[in-house]
Amino acid sequence: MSLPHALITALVEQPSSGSDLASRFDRSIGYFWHASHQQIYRELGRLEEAGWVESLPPESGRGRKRVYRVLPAGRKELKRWVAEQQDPTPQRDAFMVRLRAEAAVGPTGLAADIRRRLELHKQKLALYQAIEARDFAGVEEGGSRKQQLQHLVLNAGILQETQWIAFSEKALGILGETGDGGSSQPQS
Amino acid sequence: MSLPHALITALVEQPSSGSDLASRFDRSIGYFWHASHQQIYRELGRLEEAGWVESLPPESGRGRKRVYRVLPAGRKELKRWVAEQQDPTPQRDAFMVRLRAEAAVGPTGLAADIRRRLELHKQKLALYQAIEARDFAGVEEGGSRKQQLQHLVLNAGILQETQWIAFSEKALGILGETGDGGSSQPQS
DNA sequence: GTCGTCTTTGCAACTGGTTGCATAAAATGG
DNA sequence: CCATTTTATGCAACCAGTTGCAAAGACGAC
Repeated sequence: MSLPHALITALVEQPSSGSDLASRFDRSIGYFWHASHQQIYRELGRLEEAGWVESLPPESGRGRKRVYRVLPAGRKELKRWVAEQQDPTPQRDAFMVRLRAEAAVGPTGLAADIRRRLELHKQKLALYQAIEARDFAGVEEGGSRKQQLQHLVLNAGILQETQWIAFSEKALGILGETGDGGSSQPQS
Repeated sequence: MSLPHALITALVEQPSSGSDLASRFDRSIGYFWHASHQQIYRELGRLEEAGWVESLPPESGRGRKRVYRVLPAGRKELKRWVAEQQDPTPQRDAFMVRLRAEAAVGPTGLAADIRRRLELHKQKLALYQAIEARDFAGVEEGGSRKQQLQHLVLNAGILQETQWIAFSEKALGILGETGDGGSSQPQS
């Protein structure tokens, strides 16, 4: 379970309100750990109760920004968690299940959805590459430890999307051959 | 949500009892969709109630194998689900969060755990490669549509583990440089 | 200024997955 | 053949994440 620590990380980088975090989670951190705004608000409450963050409460109730910042105890907890022994999460990839199912009971109309997803992955790849160009332009191997780690994480995303694209195209090749996808003309 | 369809797929390939499925999910299908035995038993009950599978009930209560097989309605549902439009699942990768946290509050003792995980990934890669050698020895590009799809899925696993290994090693390189990991001697 | 709309916060109900335990039949072994 | 262990099934309680909705303040239009 990583949401609390993802939030603390985001708050270390920049103290924020719940809604700020929610929009930041739609970018950067959220590319690797998605969270809805309800999750964020609930978790911020828990973090505050645990004494890991504090909020500068605006007087009175709702509708008003409540900015959170990390306390020393929170920073310490984050360091503890980072170094902790954690197993790789067990895989759960619905797309692979679909391919196995297609192998078992196909052919089906799978190819159409693969083409659609292929476009989504291409878009995401382009987005990551734009971020790379913007934030890590001349850096290459040179930057600080911090920069290198951030670049590494972004590169993992780029590599992953690249693989999805290659994988989808390969799948389309196999599915197309037996006439289900129907996009490529039969070889003459 | 893919568990029911993963189960139907497994049962199409081979009618089984709950415990059979549980052990099969520790191999093959489970490499891409993990499920505990409790999940499996609960879900089998739902599938039967939905009329997608039937069981040959052994007389009397517990402790006895109850073999399930897929009904035509279940097969039809599986085909429908395979072709259905499904978005890629939002990412949730605790390891990337850890690296970002390390970038924010590091250095920590992260490197030790990366080394441990590196070994796990190497083991899994070796396992996948053994399966490939056993099941897809001389096949290459030749096999049936079904074989090609199964090989493709396995190859995705191989590629993913390969990437984890490369990624872990790169991370160790960055972490080691600033003296936290301490495994590599400083360049003279 | 007050009426609608947007933003920010939040509750409640639900679903999928996890953990710990329980119970009955079958296998094992003196 | 009785005791012990293992296998197969299952319940209950819990936790993380999702979905739908609501209420309070901010903001802009007139």
